Parts: sequence; structure tokens; C-alpha cells
Amino acid sequence: MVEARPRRTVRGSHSGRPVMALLDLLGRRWALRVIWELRDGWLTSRQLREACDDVSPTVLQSRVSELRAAGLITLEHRRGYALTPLGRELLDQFLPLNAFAERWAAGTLAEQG
Amino acid sequence: MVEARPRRTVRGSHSGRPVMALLDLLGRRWALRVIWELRDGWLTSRQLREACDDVSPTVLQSRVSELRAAGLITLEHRRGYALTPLGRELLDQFLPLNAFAERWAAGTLAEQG
DNA sequence: GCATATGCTACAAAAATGATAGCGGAGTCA
DNA sequence: TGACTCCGCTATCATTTTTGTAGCATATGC
Repeated sequence: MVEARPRRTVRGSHSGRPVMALLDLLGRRWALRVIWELRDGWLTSRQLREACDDVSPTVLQSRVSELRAAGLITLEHRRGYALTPLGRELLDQFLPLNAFAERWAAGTLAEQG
Repeated sequence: MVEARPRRTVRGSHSGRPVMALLDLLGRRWALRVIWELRDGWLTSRQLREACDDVSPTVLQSRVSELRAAGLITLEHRRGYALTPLGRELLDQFLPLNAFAERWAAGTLAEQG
């Protein structure tokens, strides 16, 4: 009994709860990173690629397409990519993650030696 | 084209700033979801699996192993999995994401029809 | 024309994820 | 004891995603 999953916008989120869809969207490789790298302003596709450790353009295009469809980032001619107001709003929620990551790294690295 | 951004010398996902490593860890399938599903307390591996839309145990085991190694979740005999204080701290940063997701879904679904 | 930079695509290999079945161990209860 | 159940976890294999490299069509400036 495999119920037909409506893979409409985001895979594996048939629960109907938006946060699941969002979690799934952001739980794709380089998705969070792309949003993160756009925190300081506009980046062309190649600048964005370089910022993301030279991801392959294949994945980058997938991610930016999905994020654009999700209304989180935007693309303007001769300007490149940037966060939309909504995307900026999302990033603002992730910004404290930086401080957390520092503490987290300090803790885990101390444990692992 | 604009070049007004700080230099970025992060090479690998696990080198450089901790936030990159954290973003990489959380940017794996079901990682964010697993943390999310543990928000209300202990779950056995099978309960956790069921909560995550019946993920395959292969991926679930990968994620919980990684998250345990990262010190974000813990495993106790006959109790199952739960967030560590650090993991709880991380989740607390993600909780407002629920409200954001609602707004996000309302906006994007309206656009997509 | 030529050079450069843009967003983006093609293609095959590598890696991650998916689905299904099952393991050994430990409790529970007859 | 032995059957039963649930635990965390693994084996195997198919599918999907990601990666790496090369290149396209377009636009701009020399």
C-alpha cells in the first residue's frame, strides 16, 4: 500500500504542514549555503558558485531555481541573485546560527580531541 | 559587476568557519526533520522513523549517527532518541521557523495557484 | 571580428538516498 | 524453556541526486 505521494512543490512533504515542506526544501545540498552566501548582497551566478566552494553549476542551477520558485531569492538582469524580502526574513532567523555554530564547534571539537 | 564582499577562503565543507560545517550537516536529507520531530521528547528509532514519513532506516541511521557524533541528539537504552541540551538549543532557534513557514506557504502557494 | 562575462545546459561518473528484508539482543510472558 | 515483541541497526540493491567537466546562446565592450 504505497499511497501516491503528491510531489508537487517539495518532495516528501505530504503531511500538509508548511514547515515540513520548508524543512525539506532547505534540507537539500547547498540550499542553506546559497541563502547564507547571499547575506551581503547581490552575487552573479559565478560569484555565487565560487562562494559555494565551486559547486557544480548543475546543482547550483537546481537550487537557485527551486529557491526562486519558492520566492526566497530573485534574479535580475546584470545584477545577479539576491534574497527577496521573504528570503531576507528567513536568513535573519538563521543569522544567530553563526554564534551557535561557534559554540557547537567548540564543544564537539573538544570532545573529539 | 559588484565586488564589494568580504574574501571567502573556505575550501572544504569541513574546513573554515564552523557555520559552514553546521550548514553542511543540517543540509542533509532528513537532518533538520529529525531534530524537528524530537521537539516533544523521546522517540524510539521506529517512532522516529514513522514520524519522518517512514524514511528508510538506512538514511535514518546515517542521520542519527551523524547527529549523535555532532552532539546534537542522544540515545539511551530503552528510551530512544532525544535532543541534547545543545540540540535543544539549536531547535529553539528553529522554532520560529514554523510561523515563517506558514507565511511562506501562504505567499508561494498563492503565486503558484 | 574578437574577447569576455552572463545565466544556463549536456553528459557520464560518483555519491547519496530509497525501499525491502532481516539480523542479534533484550525484555515479557506462557 | 521457548515463543513473542520491540529495540537499534545492517545488507543488499534500485533509484535519485550530486559531482565534474565541458560547452552553449546571448549580451556587452574593444
